Amino acid sequence: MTEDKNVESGEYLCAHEDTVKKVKEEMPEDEFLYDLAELFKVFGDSTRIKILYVLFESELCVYDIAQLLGLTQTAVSHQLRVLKNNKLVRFRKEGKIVFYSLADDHVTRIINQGMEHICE
Amino acid sequence: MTEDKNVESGEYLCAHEDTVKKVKEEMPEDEFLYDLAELFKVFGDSTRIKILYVLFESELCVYDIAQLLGLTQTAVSHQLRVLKNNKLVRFRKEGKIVFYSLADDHVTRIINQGMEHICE
DNA sequence: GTATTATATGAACAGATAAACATATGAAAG
DNA sequence: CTTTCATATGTTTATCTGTTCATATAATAC
Repeated sequence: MTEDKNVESGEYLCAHEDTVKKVKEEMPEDEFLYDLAELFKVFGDSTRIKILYVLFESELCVYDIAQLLGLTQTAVSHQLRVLKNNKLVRFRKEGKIVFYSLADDHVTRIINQGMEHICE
Repeated sequence: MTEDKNVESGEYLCAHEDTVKKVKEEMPEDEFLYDLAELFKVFGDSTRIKILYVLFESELCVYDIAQLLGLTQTAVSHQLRVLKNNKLVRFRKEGKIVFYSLADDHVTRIINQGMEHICE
């Protein structure tokens, strides 16, 4: 410890000064990192992951999603709202039936990256 | 509703029978989806995202991570354990100092995919 | 040995969150 | 207009999770 001194703030750090400078420069805004965490938080629930997964194949209505996953309609509806707010799914109304589908292929890519990490 | 009948379970579903069959076939084990959610849950916290982010540039010791992010040593240590348990970071001991670094480039890829989704 | 430094760990508390239940909206059918 | 069906929403509750505080380990210096 106290191997190097960060002149700017007066803090003593173990890392070299230019390393510290680089890290600080590359660091995005706090708000951005918060949003990023929020996004991953949406994927961080098995119910929502399951919902996204059944939508891989095709669009489905709320009732079918609930039936396929053995969940209550209310639970699915609540989670679909979270997914919708985060632009991970979109919907299409046909009378009283609402069909949900994946918003874009980012969803697939993010999940695939996650799967690759697990399968090692 | 009740447009189609799922013969197997006797449930009435809106989607066509072969769609339902496909969805069910493609569906991974519950345990796998649970693990996947667990992984994303790790990314779903701004403190952990910040820690991963400062490690993008270079390996850092616990104290420096805490200083750079304005966090307590304890909080960082706790979160590093979570990251370590999920194989997102690895560490190297040098005397009493422990240097942490990103485990592999999956971390970078997953975060980048997330960033792409936000930046639209 | 004791003191100090770096990190880890355990327990407790506060805030977040997913599910369940009841209820509301909104569209079609009668 | 009333009923029924599909979905949405508000509220409560139980559980989970991140932080803090106190303490433990583990290595170095004295």
